[in-house]
Amino acid sequence: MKTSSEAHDSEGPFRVYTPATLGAAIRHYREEAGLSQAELAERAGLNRTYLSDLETGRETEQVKRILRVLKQLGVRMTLEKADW
Amino acid sequence: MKTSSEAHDSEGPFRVYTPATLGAAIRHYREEAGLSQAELAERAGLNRTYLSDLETGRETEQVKRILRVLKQLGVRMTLEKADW
DNA sequence: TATGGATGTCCGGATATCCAGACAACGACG
DNA sequence: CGTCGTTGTCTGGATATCCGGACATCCATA
Repeated sequence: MKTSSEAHDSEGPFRVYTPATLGAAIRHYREEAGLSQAELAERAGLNRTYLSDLETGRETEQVKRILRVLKQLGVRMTLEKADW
Repeated sequence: MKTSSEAHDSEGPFRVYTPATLGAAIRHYREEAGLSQAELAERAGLNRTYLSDLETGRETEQVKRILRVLKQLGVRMTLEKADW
């Protein structure tokens, strides 16, 4: 399968509807990058507990508010690898 | 210019790097939808003051944290019309 | 078995956020 | 000019959030 390049399963762009889908996408890309929560938290300058909550979708009101606005406007949020 | 379809200036997808770019995108789509801040706030179930702050990029830590995570992972966030 | 890395989850408190309500400035339009 | 609609901004105060630190669990693997 895919004779060309490497083993880039890439898993396509992620559509974000909810805190849970946001978390899932972040987790996917973190694992793809081979980082632990602790490492990523360190690099992004935040707490590992927060990151864990974020990935499991426990993230809350803030994000929901913004997603609600986007939904009302019929706008979709997409996350994808910025493959430079 | 653009002989083809209508007056769909559409303005392409928005890349979100910062609270300010997020706000600009939201404002763009709100105006495109012909809604006032008050109307959109009402529909999304939130305060107009908050929406104003959001659009002017005064939105803060929460969003910045998440954008920091995405940056570390080399992931980009895009907003675009879900043209159904 | 035991040791270590990774993750989920609980607690408590400092801190940031969001809301309501109000006001000023601006433009359009009668 | 006067009025209305829209938006930016301020002030409190109630509330949600994030953090550090700790503990249990699960999975490798020595």
